[in-house]
Amino acid sequence: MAGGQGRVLELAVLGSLHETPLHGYELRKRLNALLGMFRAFSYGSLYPCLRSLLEQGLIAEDQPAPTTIVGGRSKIVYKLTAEGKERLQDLLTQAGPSAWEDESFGVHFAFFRHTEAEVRLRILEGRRSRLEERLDSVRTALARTRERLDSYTLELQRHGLESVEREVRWLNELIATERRASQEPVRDTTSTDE
Amino acid sequence: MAGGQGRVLELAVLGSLHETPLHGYELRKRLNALLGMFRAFSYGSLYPCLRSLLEQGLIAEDQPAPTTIVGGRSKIVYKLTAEGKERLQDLLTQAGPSAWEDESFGVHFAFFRHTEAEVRLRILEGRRSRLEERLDSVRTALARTRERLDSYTLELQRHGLESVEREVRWLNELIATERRASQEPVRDTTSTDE
DNA sequence: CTCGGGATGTATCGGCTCGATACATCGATG
DNA sequence: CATCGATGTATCGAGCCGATACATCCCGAG
Repeated sequence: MAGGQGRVLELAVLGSLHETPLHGYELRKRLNALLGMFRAFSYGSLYPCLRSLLEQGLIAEDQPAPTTIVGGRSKIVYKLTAEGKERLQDLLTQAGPSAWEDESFGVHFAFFRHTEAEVRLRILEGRRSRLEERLDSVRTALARTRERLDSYTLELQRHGLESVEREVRWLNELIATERRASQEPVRDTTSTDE
Repeated sequence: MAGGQGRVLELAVLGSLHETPLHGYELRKRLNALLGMFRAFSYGSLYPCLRSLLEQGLIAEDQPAPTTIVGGRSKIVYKLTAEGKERLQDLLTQAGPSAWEDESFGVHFAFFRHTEAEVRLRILEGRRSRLEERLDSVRTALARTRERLDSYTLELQRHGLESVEREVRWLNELIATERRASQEPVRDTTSTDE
């Protein structure tokens, strides 16, 4: 209940609402357009999350003209409160395991624009070591396997390893870029080469 | 409760036990060595699953010498029953959405050795169209986005698309191989080319 | 003009799964 | 012989998803 541990949604919602106020349906569409390649958010978790955020006072309903509604339900547009912005900044500053696990890394990355350079770097490195850890454990488990594996299992292992190795390479490039950008933020055309 | 829908674990456990009897701890180790690149099974789902399978009579405890235990708990070794083997064959024959979703595809693939060629092909193709569907929806959503995206979001999209495209290519190769194998199971060296 | 289907929109429920945790045994190492 | 890490079984709270229900709006076919 202490909030913020596994709550990827909280960050995703707060981050999206930071750009512009939205209602549930569109919020989900944006989220799935942004992160659809990695995960799919469902209403079953989105609406409870919105309710919880409302209760915590981190978001508020934003209805300019309630008179327009005649009979049924109207759109409920949510916007970030001042406390919500604070909380968002808080979440964006946290660089812990909850930032670089599979489910949450994508969300954190998607809002890197609002994250400090130092935190970005720590999250990228955390993600990388998490993946290398996984590579290690699978590789040693594979090496310890005495019995020969069938070709399908082998192919699955190969593909899995390659995918993860590929992501590590991607992270390496990102980390290198971040380091370059932070070490030489202002670099004139004075030196054309070393 | 009707069982079998989201139950990836059921297939994973039954499939592992088909090779050799195992107890919970080692079962989890094997599973995570086999599929650790894609997902991580936890005790919180493994033990309830084992209990359920026991109640259904699909697995049974296999204790040759209970007298060896003195004080505490002993290892509980599970083995497949005849009904369990039937159920496993059943699960391996099913080629539905439950076979090619993210969480379950890896498990089904890992036991392709015991799966009929036709079912294998349908699962691979189902997985491929699932991924292409996702590519489409993300790409159109991306094209409809009027506002320019920041470089991080863009990079995330690029990496995500590339990863999925890569998996599609992998599936294409596997499907081609399957087709070749099923069309020409016995092919002599009579034709060196076309 | 009207009827129906598809997109828009809010909301909930059952059930699966995970992370954390508790507890107990055993072998090795200091 | 004590303690530490691996082995081993087990549960609980809480998060999250898929399916579903229900209501509105708009647009094109008949």
